[in-house]
Amino acid sequence: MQRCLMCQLALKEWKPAIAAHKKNFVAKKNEVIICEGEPVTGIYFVYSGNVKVHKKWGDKELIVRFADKGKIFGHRGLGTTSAVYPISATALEETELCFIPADFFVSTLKVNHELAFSLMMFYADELQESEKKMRNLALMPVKSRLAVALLHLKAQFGMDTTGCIDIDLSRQDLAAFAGATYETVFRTINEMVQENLVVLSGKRICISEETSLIALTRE
Amino acid sequence: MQRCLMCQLALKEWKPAIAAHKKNFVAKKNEVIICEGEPVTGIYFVYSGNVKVHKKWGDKELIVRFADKGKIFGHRGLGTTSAVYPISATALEETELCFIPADFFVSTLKVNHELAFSLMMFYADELQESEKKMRNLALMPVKSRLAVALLHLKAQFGMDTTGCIDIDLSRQDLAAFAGATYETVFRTINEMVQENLVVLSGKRICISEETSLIALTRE
DNA sequence: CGAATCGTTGATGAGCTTCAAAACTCGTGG
DNA sequence: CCACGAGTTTTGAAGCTCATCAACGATTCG
Repeated sequence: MQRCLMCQLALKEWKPAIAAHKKNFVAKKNEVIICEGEPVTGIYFVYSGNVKVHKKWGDKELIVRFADKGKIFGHRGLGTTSAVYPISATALEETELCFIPADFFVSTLKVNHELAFSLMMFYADELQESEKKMRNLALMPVKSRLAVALLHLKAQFGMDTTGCIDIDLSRQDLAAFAGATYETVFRTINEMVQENLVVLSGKRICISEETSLIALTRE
Repeated sequence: MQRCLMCQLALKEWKPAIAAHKKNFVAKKNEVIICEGEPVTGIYFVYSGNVKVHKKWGDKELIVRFADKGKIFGHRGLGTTSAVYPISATALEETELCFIPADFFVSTLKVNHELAFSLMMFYADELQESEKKMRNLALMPVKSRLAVALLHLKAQFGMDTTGCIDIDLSRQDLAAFAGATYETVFRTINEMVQENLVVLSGKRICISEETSLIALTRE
């Protein structure tokens, strides 16, 4: 898995150096780890659990992505433009984290070129993802965006034993991830159930007609 | 200017090495330099002129950003995920370009750590921009997005002697940049003229009440 | 001087948000 | 164990923003 920078961190010889600076801790469910606009202090690694990375405008919210096991967040603060976090991060469940101070992380990057290169590739991938989502938000109807969201969730979190997407996400959060309102998402999912594209199992969602769902995301 | 990687390229000792691989050329107005979905061949630097970087969905188009003097494009193809360009690039005016093959550029990055680090920071900044725009597209009304677009254009291209934003952009392209339709942008600009936020001078746009325009982009 | 592209404007309605209000879940404490 | 309230899900209705369509004037360009 290319995006697992954790692995890099764990394997490198400078691991002992990190030990002196890193700080492990656990975030409870719904705990706010980063708040948009706060000064940047460092970067976070996720050992286990799940964190939503989101942005606000007024009282509306957009979930940019989810950071689960092996992912990092807070890394956008590293650029040259700003000294404040451009995003908020909130734990969706109990989450084990590792915090690394920004200055130490940056100086490490300057020494460990392999890590820096990996991080660069990681950024390149994220940028591509981000711009694709930009296009989706601007050009796609809600139904297609929802299809993209569901396929993305399935790819990231996999399926449980019943074939459902293995994540417990409130409809509120699903809506914020798809970039639509609560009610619209609700109705659109109902539509999808009518059309046998998905099946509901309690609150979980099972993709039954992946091909048709993918078709929604094309043209 | 942090984003001017060109400067880096020009100043480094490996410049002679580049000379053997790079290829300078000129793109005419409206010439398509990269087409979405084509296999990645390399990265482009802009010496002069202006290029729109855009994505399509069906017959709709979204302009992701503009690459003028000192900017690069085609760099998103470098990530690990894909071997095809995720964007199209089209010259908006006569543009002087420099092309560098991907394999050579990547191997250069592995040797020149300073450049790699700069590029990483560049990516970090772009990612932040991109996610902000994502939020804008998802949550803002058209009028606010248009305000953001105009302020962005002013920041990137500056003003001419009459105080207008120094770029000749068709309303079509302005609409594609703001993520709205032609007609809506037209009407919204009229609205802004009524409210004395902007003034039209021929086809160019002059921001007269920057503070009020910025206010539109908040909350 | 056509032909094509771009700018301007009005009418229409689909898609989506917003508001409002039940029905349902679930944890808390009496 | 049940009552309570807070949060979430479900549903209906109203309306607004914005895209779409259509038509015409203006401008560019070979």
